[in-house]
Amino acid sequence: MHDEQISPIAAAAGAGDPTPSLRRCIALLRSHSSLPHLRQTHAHALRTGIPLFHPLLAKHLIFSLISLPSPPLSYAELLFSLLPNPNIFTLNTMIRGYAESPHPLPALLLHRRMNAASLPPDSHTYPFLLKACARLLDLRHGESVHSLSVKNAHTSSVFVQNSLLHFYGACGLFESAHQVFEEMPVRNLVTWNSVINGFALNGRPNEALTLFQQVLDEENVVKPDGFTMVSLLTACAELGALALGRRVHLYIIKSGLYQNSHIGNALIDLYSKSGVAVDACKVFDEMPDRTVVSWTSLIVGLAVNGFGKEALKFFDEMEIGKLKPTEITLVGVLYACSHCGLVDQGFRYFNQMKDDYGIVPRIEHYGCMVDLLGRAGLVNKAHDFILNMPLEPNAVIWRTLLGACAMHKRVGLGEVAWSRLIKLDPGHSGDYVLLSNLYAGGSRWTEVQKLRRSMIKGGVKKTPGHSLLELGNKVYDFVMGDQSNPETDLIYEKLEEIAKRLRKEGYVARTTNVLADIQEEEKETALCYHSERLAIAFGLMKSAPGAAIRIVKNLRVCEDCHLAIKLISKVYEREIVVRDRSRFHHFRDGICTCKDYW
DNA sequence: ATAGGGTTAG
Repeated sequence: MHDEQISPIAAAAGAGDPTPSLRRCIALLRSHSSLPHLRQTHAHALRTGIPLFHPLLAKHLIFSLISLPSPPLSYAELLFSLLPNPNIFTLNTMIRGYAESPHPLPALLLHRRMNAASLPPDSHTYPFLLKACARLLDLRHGESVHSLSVKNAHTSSVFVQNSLLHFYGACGLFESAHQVFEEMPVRNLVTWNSVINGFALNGRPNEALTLFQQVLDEENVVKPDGFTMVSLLTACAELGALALGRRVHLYIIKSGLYQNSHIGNALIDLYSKSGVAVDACKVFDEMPDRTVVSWTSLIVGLAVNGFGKEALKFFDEMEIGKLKPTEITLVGVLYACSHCGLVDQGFRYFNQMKDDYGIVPRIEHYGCMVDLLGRAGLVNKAHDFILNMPLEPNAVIWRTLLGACAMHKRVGLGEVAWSRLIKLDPGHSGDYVLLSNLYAGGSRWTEVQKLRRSMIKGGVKKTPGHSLLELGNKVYDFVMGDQSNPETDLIYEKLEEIAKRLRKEGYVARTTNVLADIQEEEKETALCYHSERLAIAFGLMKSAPGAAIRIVKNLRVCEDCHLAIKLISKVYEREIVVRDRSRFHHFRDGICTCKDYW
């Protein structure tokens, strides 16, 4: 139909029937995959007398250009603008080009122009448009594309449905994604992967894993692949769901997918984020194809688990293997130095990174250096470093300094950092908590009260702390003061018992940090009900004696809980692994691997 | 011609 539309122009250009030379040019355009070749063919076509914007030539040339690995958009745009009546094929090609480019917005503008010209999309248009919407996180436009596809009765295509699924997942509307999924009569592998990934990306790992069980039930229809595995492993890693992750790992081995390097990287990440660095190393050793990402994941993983020196050893080995580190690798390296107090070595890496690896330090690297100095107690040096850095310090930089001040009880400098933070990122509840702890640590109760009032007045709400605990096949979520667990009464009884036994060991609650819990008035009770305590109590009740207890917490562990957990590990003879917001704590026999420094 | 993936300072 659209070819008919353009045929008058084609006829005017002398191309009602492609001439043999035009046909040869088109064949050449279709077979070549490099820009110079395409340019050459284009020039050749013009030399043999084919008009500059011959529609057939333009259509194939634009298609070939957009299909190049990094498409020369301006060249395609020029040709496109010369076409008086672009057909739907060429429009789709241009929309695809924009949708896949670093700046997808023009794809949506082109869609608006099509709307204005009452040119309806065909079933191929929607996936490109939805891809652009997904990448731009443009929910409104995406939803309008959805209703348009319904209106034009184009939703029966699996491609359109999968694109909708992916779009909703990418924009965080996993429920809408799931609804599209539920209504699909035919589902292929991409369908399953998109819906699983939609849940995995949006912090719903339990749903992702449930869906995986469903695919396995339908194994004869759809067989999960590497993409599925990476999504699942990512979901498990986020939860610290080690047992579930191990089951996925078994499936990977059984199904012969273990050679896939992306899966290997995801496994390294899973074991690192679950606090089993040994297994992360084992996966790394057994990987047939290690990429920079594999090395980087392992280095970061070792560093967060407190094995900074081992992390640096791997970095040296990587250099010997002539593998070029990325900027992320260097973040890992500096992170390792900072968590192990290796100040001088950290500075050596930092000062050499441009010369040795051609990597110009980014704000993240400067952040590591502030952390490195701050953790080591050199808070004034950290402040000087911030004042002299060539990049504009952001909120994270000042927050790092504030954290160091809280750690080393430096009220004056902490207030300097705070004054920057309320301008750069007002209303960040974590900053209030840090400053409050700093004041409380110095017994500055008036300031604490003032801060508390301004927090209430400004409507700043503390992020509720919650802890995850994996038992059997399930991951349990505990929130402070939570009563939703059917065994709440038993948990609270257990907490009583724990409190009694700890007191016998000479435990006294440290209530200085409790002021963070703005609404809670009874300090000591509040401490006992911190989410990690609930999770540990439940873990002690439900797991076999001597079994390790693993907790993942969304915030940092408070000083009092840290002390209590150390004692619990001793009294109950349990290894307790807590993944903090920023690092790992491995408690065993009354000691923590962070050396009380976090 | 049409859909999907991993590592990043606090």
